[in-house]
Amino acid sequence: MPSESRRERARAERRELIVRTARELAEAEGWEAVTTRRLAEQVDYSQPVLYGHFANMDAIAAAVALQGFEELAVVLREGRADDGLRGLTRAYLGYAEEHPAMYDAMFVRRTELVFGTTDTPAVLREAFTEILAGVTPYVTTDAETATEVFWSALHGQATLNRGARLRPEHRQARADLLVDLFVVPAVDRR
Amino acid sequence: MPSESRRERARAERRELIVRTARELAEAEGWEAVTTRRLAEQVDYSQPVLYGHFANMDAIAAAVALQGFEELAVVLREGRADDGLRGLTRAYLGYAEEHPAMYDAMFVRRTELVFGTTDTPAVLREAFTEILAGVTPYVTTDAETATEVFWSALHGQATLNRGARLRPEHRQARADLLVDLFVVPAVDRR
DNA sequence: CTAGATTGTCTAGCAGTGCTAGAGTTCGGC
DNA sequence: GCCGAACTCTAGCACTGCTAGACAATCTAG
Repeated sequence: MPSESRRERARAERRELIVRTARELAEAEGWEAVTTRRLAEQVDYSQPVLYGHFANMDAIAAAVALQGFEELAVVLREGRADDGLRGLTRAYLGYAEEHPAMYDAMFVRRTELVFGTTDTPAVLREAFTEILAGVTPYVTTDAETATEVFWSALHGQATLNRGARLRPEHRQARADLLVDLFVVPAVDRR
Repeated sequence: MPSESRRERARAERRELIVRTARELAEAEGWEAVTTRRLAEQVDYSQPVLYGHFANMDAIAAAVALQGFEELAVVLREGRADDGLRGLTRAYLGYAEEHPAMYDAMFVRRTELVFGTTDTPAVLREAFTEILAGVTPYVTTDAETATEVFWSALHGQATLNRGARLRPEHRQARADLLVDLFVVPAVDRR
């Protein structure tokens, strides 16, 4: 029956509208500004409509986060293709800086997104796989662990760069040094 | 006048009680459980009393965070005395794991504590100085930047260790590799 | 020892939050 | 045109941080 599929389509569109609007609000004013009331008003529906699509507010943020993982995977791939591990690093930290609200949704806000298990969303693994591919050439054994270390180091810089916790003028130097730790033998480091 | 100082003392004691209770609540049930009502009930005063001591809830969390920085500085010093950069790393990640609520207050929760500027609390610099002392022996130039990189890497591991975002069974291997990156020439790494 | 001013403390309430029950409306199929 | 299902809204609950204004305790001065 066609009416059924039209409804499905309308539902999917509205769901998309909610996610898009939540993202816009978060990127414009931060996640603390994304309340059910403001979001409902913005999409021109009442609050209960949100709950027809998502179990709760966190699920909406998780949907936005999923978009972020897709974008991050793309950005990392491009950065790596352009300039290997150094390009990947630049891409990661660049994305985190340009989209702090997205980065929050993905990594800082407590979320129900599972990471290490088998039912981890595929797109979430993709980003990790990109980092793995970037790190692998420079390690001899246990690339997985090395990748986790490198990613953690990236994540640390991404979060501490915020709020002037690290000297802003040395942002680039920190990124460079991190890459050097993996690609340049210690004896040759400047 | 003695009555004045007694009052001062009573005030200071009550302030201490508030901070201690907030910490206990946070460590037992997480910061989302630390509400003005619960905290007030726990210290057996009404909510407005809290505001006689602190401007808002965040200021209370900041006071707890300050305690955390003191403890972290001590722990880092001991760890470094015991086993250099490796001991310091173990101490840092150990503290973060054993006191997640404290670590949140110090580094994850948005706070008004200033970091990089001149009016940064002394105790906050101490912890950084410890890491600096641990890293310095292994770098030739720009120890400050190297310290920021190392600290960021520690912070990344500390936060991502939570919520099964990194494989729990490789926790130690990640810590070891991070230290190796600084102390062992790349060519000698396993 | 009492009167007055100063402190301290509490009750009650505001404006906001996430979330939901139940009423009301719109719509598709017959 | 009618009925039942799907949908959407209004109104409200229990909570949050925070505060104004009433009340009580305490100290100072005569």
